[in-house]
Amino acid sequence: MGKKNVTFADIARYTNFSKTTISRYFNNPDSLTLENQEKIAEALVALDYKENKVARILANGKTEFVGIIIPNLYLHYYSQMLNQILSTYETYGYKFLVFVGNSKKDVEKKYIQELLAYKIEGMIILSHTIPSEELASYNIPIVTIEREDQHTCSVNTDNYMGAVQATSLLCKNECDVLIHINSHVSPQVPAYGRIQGFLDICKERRMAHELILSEFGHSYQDTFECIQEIFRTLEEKYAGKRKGVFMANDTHANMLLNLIVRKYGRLPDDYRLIGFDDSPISSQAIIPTSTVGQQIDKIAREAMELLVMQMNERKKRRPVPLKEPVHKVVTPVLVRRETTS
Amino acid sequence: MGKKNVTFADIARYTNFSKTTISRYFNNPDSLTLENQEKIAEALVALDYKENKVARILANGKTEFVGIIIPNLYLHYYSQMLNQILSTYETYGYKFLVFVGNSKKDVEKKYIQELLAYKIEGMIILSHTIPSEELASYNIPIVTIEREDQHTCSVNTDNYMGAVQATSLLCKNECDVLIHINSHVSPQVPAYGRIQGFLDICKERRMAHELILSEFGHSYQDTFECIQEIFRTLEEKYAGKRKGVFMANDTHANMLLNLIVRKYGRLPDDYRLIGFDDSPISSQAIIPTSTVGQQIDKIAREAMELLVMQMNERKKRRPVPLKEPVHKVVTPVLVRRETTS
DNA sequence: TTGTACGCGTTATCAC
DNA sequence: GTGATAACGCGTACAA
Repeated sequence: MGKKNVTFADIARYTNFSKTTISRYFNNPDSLTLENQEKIAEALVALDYKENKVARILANGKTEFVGIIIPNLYLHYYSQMLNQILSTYETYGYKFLVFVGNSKKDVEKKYIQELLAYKIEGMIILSHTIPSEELASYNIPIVTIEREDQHTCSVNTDNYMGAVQATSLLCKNECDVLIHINSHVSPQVPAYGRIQGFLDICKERRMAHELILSEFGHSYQDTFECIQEIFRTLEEKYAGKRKGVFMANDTHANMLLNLIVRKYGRLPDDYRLIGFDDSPISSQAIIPTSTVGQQIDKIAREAMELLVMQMNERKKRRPVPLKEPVHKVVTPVLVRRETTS
Repeated sequence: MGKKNVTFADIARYTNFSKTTISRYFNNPDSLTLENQEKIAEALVALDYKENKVARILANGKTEFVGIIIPNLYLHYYSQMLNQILSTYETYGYKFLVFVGNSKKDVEKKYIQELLAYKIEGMIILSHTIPSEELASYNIPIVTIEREDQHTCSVNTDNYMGAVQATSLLCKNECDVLIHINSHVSPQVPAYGRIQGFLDICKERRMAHELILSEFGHSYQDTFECIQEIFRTLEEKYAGKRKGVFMANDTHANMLLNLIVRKYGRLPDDYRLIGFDDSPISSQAIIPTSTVGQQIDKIAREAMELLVMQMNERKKRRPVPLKEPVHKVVTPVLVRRETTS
């Protein structure tokens, strides 16, 4: 406000060049003589010029904006993913407009409209509410992460391999029975691989096993009570046997661990435990807990790479859209801690 | 690309109105007859118009962008704060450009330049690297959260009151000695109140007490070893006495709790423990831990309110800048769990 | 209630 | 190597 912004016109007047030359100073400085570059550089500081990228967007159409729709920032997994995505600014220079969807479909669609109004060049979708088919219909570069992805490019953790690693580790621990506790995930979403991987390895190794699928509710308390109930069942049903338990995530693993330790004062030898995600709780637990770590940094980088590729393609005079969505997969890493041997 | 965007000009041509009327349809629809509103509405769908807010920015100067510089998203406190700030979109409509500073001053200054180039209307700063005096010199609406804030508007937790509540609770628990463990925080930053509050209450109640200030290092392992060392000291020095320990944050509290429980199989009666932040770890700990909860939602709302106030003032014909920075304070709430009685 | 004409700050095109 | 001019899409006095 007050004093208006210094513009190329002002600099042009001050230096006796044209606006075009000033523009060139920024976008193609080599096309000016060194002498003239100097002159303009001086004028810039003299007039205290501040660049205006909004005007540039209007003129050349490149916003360098990427939209992000993320379900929440409460789960460490999501905040870490956001963190890693944001850090790619250093590599690609794209700025991020972030919306937290809270799993409300109509709200998320509204956010997408807003993003489109700002002429974002692409979108990264972590929320699950909008089907990939609908996402694809927006007809702008999109990458989804760890969700249903039939019609969009995506980057996912190899959940199946993660489960295979976890289950194999439990096998090596000479358990009498293997147990996987999860919720009713759809076969459409990548996380389903955790169940499939568990089952396949159990069958392959001919291990006694049980798959427990349950609704955990939405509050911490609900979930805790649910796991408490499961714990009771396990204690009864498999008393005296060594139980190898593969939990769907570290939060659940920690709840079970706490129940065990509060009952026995320690982790008895007839329990082996492994979680999923390598979230902070797994290392901060009363007994540092084995887990399957997602390579969040790598996933984020791959996602941006995939997105940038699409966005660059679009800028060509004759863009060739992808025939088929590209799906990338990142292998998780087994993190062995004290709840397995 | 391909087919160019539909603009007001196209709609005007299609409806036989002028561009101005189309513009008014969006910004002041009541000034059109209902009939004409209908006509334009139909044209919008017929032509599949998509609004372009970038052009609007250039025309009216209002970006509705707010910049955020946050130190990291690793700590739950920060990701939660970001979450709450982002949710104010529903109230104020401001979009957020988010940068993670990672405590690198020059990097953060670069981010701020980028934000300014996009003509953000204001900034929320959570990072600590840039002195408030320097921030103020950017001469744009700013609110800082929980950091040195001499020259900027700010919202902070009442750390002093939090410490008072925590320390008082330990007093009521009939402890023989009170201990506060913290790092060497500068008296400039709000968190210093935790130390001051502890000391004041101890003196007021004439309680035996000890203040332990230590460097905790930057890795989880370093911190853990540090707390392990402190634990050993406490065990020796105050053997047989009931120790009321007020930790600087929940992560540290959890480490100490784990050390105690791993040694004794439970929390012995001669320990009382309270943390700070009400982060997930405090409720997920082996023994749900008492803590002082920051009202993150409230802080975020107050911050945006303060920022919006400044941004609105700027839009007036004759803006009256604040004489003095406004500092708001949000009282934390005591969360009593099982590590205190 | 509606239209005209110009401005916002930059880039792109073409000419010199 | 440099300049004039027309976009980019919308808002806003001012006029009618």
